[in-house]
Amino acid sequence: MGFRVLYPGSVPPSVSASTRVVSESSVRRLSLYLRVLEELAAEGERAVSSEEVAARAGTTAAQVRKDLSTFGSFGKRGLGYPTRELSIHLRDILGLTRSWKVVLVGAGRIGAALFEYPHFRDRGFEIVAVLDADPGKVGTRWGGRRIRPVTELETAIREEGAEILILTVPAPFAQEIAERAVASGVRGVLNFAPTPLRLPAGVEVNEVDMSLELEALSYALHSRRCR
Amino acid sequence: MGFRVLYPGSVPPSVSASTRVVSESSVRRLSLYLRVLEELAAEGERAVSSEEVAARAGTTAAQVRKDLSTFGSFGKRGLGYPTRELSIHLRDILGLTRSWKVVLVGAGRIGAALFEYPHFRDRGFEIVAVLDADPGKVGTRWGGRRIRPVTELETAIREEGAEILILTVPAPFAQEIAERAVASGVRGVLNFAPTPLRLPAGVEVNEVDMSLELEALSYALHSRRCR
DNA sequence: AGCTGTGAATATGTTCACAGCG
DNA sequence: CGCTGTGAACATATTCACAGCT
Repeated sequence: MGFRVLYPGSVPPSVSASTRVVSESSVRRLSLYLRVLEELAAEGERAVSSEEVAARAGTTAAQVRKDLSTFGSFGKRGLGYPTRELSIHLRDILGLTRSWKVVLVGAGRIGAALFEYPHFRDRGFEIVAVLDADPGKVGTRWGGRRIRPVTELETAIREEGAEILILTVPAPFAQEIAERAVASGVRGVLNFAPTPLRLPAGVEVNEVDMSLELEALSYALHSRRCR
Repeated sequence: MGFRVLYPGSVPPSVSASTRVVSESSVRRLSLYLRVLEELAAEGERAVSSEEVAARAGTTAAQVRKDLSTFGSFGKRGLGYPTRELSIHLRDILGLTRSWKVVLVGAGRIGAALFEYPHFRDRGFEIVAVLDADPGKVGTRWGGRRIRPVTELETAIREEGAEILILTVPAPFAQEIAERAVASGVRGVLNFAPTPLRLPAGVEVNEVDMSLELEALSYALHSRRCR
């Protein structure tokens, strides 16, 4: 299933307010392109070809052009894409010009790793509350932020106006917490619990399932015994 | 791109030693089905329909049957699939009947979280060495396992016969370490560094890019402002 | 009657190839 | 002349729908 899109600011191609479907894989590639462009900008490149972006992002030039063309015409024929300008467009498209308030539930090891993950803050994701069910953890501090009891989930979300939930709790608790969060205003969930969430349509859920990734590796290595 | 497959043990449909392409998403779903089946087995269910599996795995009954049918006929018409038996088949297909030796490079927070992640060990992934470049970390112990200097990467992989690398180092170091690991015998990489790896064909790489996931959320929420 | 296994139909995603602008 | 932007061709993945066991 893909995302619905309202063309962002610049150059809405012909049909105004039209919605087109953009695949999730395309969106992920756009994030990658953004990273690549920032790298290139840092290296002082003022313009860049789809070829070059593709090489760094691990895809093809045609794919890069297709992905970008969904949102407008950002390049100049014969010249390529203006590095800095295109990153701005991409940030815009991805909704990274604003900051996002995030509530983190689950103050275990994974939660701790994510709390400290520098790339989140760099991109405007601000963890405004950390909650846990374990009374032994509640009240302790992570970098000056007090861990709150998960009973305060609704309060915390409303107080802070958080729209994103990061879930790093054991699988059996994930569904219930996600439902409560959504009822309190959360519209997007990044789920690290190894279980799929069933949430109302309109709530965006991304699963990050590390066991699944390892098992996919296992499958690949196992089935290739032959070659 | 999909995985090549040598039909595992049971019921190789007609063409023997034939290779068929199985999509990555299908493999991931198989992992999910396995989890679901184990859950159902624990609840005492002896047989289960594709419908039931689908509901718990968040997909459709047709999808479940298609995914399974790639590897054989495990069900009985009118009855469904035998719960325990099918899990065994799935473990077999996914290569989870053996254990896998894993080297972890990067003893930061993410590395620590993964080191402790119980589901890895449960599935037969054994972390046989932890390495880091930081002299301050080298020599300290994680649960009785000494953190080794990353200079010992080649030695560690060969000594232990590790085939899988989990990479949790900063992006600029990822490519070089991955290359060295592959040169020393690693065939599969689970990459948490936020940069795509370019490795020789035949080496399986799975990227887990948490920023990308959050940015995809951001995109979805941002573009839906309209609704 | 119930539920699987699977071709055929559909939908989605990627690559090709080239017209057209800078 | 180079490189983008894009329809058209191709490839892949999902869903449908039903024949065929149990």
